[in-house]
Amino acid sequence: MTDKGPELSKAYDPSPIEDKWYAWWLETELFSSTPDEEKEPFSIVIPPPNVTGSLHMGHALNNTLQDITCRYMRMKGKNVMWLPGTDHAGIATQNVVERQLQEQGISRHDLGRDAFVEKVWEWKEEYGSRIINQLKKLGASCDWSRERFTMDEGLSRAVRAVFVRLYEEGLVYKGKYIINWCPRCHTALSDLEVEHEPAEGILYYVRYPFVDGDGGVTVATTRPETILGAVAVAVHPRDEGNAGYIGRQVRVPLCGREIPIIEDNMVDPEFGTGLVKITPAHDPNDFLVGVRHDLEPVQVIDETGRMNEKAGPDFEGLDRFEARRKIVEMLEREGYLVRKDRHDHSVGRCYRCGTMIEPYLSEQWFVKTAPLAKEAIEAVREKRIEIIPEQWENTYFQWMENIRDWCISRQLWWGHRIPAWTCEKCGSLTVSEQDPDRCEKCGSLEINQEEDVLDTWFSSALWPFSTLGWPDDTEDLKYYYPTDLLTTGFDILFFWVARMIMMGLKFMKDIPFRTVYIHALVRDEEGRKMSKSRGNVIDPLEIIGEYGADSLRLTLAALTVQGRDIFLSRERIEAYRHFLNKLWNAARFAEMYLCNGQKPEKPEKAFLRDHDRWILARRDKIIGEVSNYLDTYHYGEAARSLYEFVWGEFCDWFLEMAKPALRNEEGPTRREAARWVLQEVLGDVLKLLHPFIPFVTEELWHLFRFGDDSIERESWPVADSGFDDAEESRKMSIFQEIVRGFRNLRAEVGFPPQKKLETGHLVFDDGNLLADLKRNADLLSLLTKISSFNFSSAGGQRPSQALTAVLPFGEIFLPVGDVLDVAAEISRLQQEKEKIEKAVEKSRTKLENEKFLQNAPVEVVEKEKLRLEESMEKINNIDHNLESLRRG
RNA sequence: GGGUGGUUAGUUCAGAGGAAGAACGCUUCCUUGACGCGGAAGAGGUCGCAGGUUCGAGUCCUGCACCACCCA
Repeated sequence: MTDKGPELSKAYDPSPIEDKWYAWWLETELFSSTPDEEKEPFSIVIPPPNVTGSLHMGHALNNTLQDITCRYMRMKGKNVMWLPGTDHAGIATQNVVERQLQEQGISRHDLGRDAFVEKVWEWKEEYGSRIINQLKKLGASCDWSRERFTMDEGLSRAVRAVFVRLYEEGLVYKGKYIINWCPRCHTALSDLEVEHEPAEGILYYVRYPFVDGDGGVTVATTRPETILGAVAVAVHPRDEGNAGYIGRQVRVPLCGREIPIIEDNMVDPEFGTGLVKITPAHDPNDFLVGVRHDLEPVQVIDETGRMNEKAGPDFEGLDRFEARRKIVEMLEREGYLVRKDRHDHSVGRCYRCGTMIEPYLSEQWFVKTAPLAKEAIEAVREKRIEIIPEQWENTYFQWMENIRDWCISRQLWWGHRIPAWTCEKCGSLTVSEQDPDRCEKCGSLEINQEEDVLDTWFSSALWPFSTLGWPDDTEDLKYYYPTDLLTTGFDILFFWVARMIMMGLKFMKDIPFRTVYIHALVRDEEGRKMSKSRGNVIDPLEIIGEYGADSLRLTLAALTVQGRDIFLSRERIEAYRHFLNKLWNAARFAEMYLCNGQKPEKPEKAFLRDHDRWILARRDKIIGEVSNYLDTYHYGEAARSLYEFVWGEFCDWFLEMAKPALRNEEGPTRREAARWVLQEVLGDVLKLLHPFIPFVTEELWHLFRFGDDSIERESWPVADSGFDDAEESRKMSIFQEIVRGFRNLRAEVGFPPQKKLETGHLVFDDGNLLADLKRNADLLSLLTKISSFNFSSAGGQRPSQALTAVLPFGEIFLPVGDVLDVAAEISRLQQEKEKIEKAVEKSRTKLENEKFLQNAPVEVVEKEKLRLEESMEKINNIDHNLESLRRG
């Protein structure tokens, strides 16, 4: 066995490695899971990405974190089942296919419903697996045999079952209400699907003349086009200035309708003139006023956002914005417009297409959420479901406690068609899981199914159990439900998480998951949301191509801090790529000593040197830390502490100190001991890193033939060296400080680092410490490039013409002969002394403070005393050294 | 209007009662047998502002300012 150059490439290149291992993992069914009563399950359902989607950084982060936990849990011996899939994304998918048809000059109406839906399925078959393949590139360890789609036969059955039962219990109802309408998508949206943004608008003051007598009232509005739909004017009952008008009749400008002035608490007396017009068909608040006062709504805008015939011949057919211009113009001309003020308000936009939302009165289906929310609140309050970070609980409660009914009907063709049939004869509704052939009530065969489909989120809400086979009573459900973890972004806390909790509790009589981990949003380096229109998107696939999936994963994991967004930049990814290169090269180094000859045997303790004991103790500590961090979902801390351990301790110190033994400069016994320690620590490092960077760790695991099976089938490391971290670290840090001290002295005077120096002097009082240092003089020499050392206790002779440094536990001297610039050295020491004197002053003040002595814990006081003592000692030593320098 | 989070080194961020940390960037030196995607040594911070609690406050409390985001 001879030392020979490493066979690995000098720089780490992920591309040939990642595809190879992913294919092998699939081949060896590393990710598959079946119910097994002997093993403890750990189940996760993926937040299903849109089937139209393409992997963005949010997905990359979300799935990296899930994957880390899954792989960690596998190594801990759990039966891990990570269920993947996609959702059918009603509006988005329909839009995509419509756009495609548009290019051929076809509209979906040309095709008809059935043919269009057929087209969408075709599209799904062709492009729907794109994001799934991208997840594989990232390394996601899902059980792909379990992939589900929200429109699958089984899931569709679940949707029907849920709908029918909720309907039967009166928790689903149909009714005519004001909903959010997107005039471009031609569909209703739930409240959550509307995005509010501030807008600069105008407040128009419009005069409504009294029907009887002169004069009139002035009403302020931001939407003059809805004046035509006004059915009343309202004032607050306690608005003293205006209350006198209550009961009088006014005439609506331009259309002449006579309407009453009413009182209602909804009116804000501070807004405008304190008088508002009531348009129940075009404003959600007005709608409620209309219901309270039994006012018949007048609808003047249609589903395309244009004025209809009720708006009158002057306006019929005009787009709502054109109508506004024309109405303002006419109001002005006819003297109704009193004044115009600039007014900032907020407008709602469709979350899919950005079109301004129109409050629209129409027949829709709703879920009565309050009864469902009640239990869902309890579940979180009682900690049956744990939300991490905890702060999100507040947000959850706040929303759930003020929850409004959920509009679930969408005027789309792509989705689960509502299983309700209206009888043409008697008008009654038949709601059924099986397609009925006749009216439930009168038996008529003339029944027509609802045209609308359900909100995509309605099916997503069932995801944790519909994917496991519900409504059938399956083995999977028994074994995997409730799932253990749900990992998602806060942006869908309401859309999805809250609704899954409600549905899970309702239909499974049990929570859908035990823990909800809410992760950050990924933003660009300036903290802006990544978006295509801003052009600040960092494409994860591009990153994977350039730096490898491991780099991306490690970066995202390391930047994950609970409760804070991630600002991502290429520089950060590069930094973690460098870490992979470091690991790779540490492995190249290890390869020279581990990949030839026999595997090393565990040596007797006596053959381990201090740095061996130290790195084993540190390894043990890190195992505990990383496990603890992963158990509590502190991904960032876990990744960063491994980074620090591998680079800052294992590579920077241990490997350097192990070199002589590995090169057989300390004899065969030591060589074997060093090989064993190297193998031991490197093996565990690979295991600990595996969940974060699965590809490179798998590659290295096989390179070292640590095992023939996947590293992921290995068990998670255990801390078993028996060495005490605190004790070993204390000793090591003294050694390190001395090394740094000598290096520092050389650097101070510009002494070239590679140039050997003859002798260094160490003066220490502590006999044990001196013994420790003497034992490691060879390594001290190696790391400081100083040939030999002179050890002595305090009071001994001080070398002349020497650079000096005082350390907390002693002094070091480095004679440099003629190179020494006495004046410069004196001034350096004086500066040093001044610094320490300040510290002494600080310590003294503290220790002279009676209250400090009384109240502070003993350890703190002791520490302070020690600090003072050390500082005084340092000053004393510096004085000695100054004196000897001055003497020459 | 209500709520949540943030404000710490040039930049991006950790740290959550006992002498300020990392990465990137910056300065100087080094083709040392794993690694220049590297090594060594440095410079750089009254921890947003004002009060308070405490022997002691980036750290706890109150108020303010500014920046994000969520819900009305």
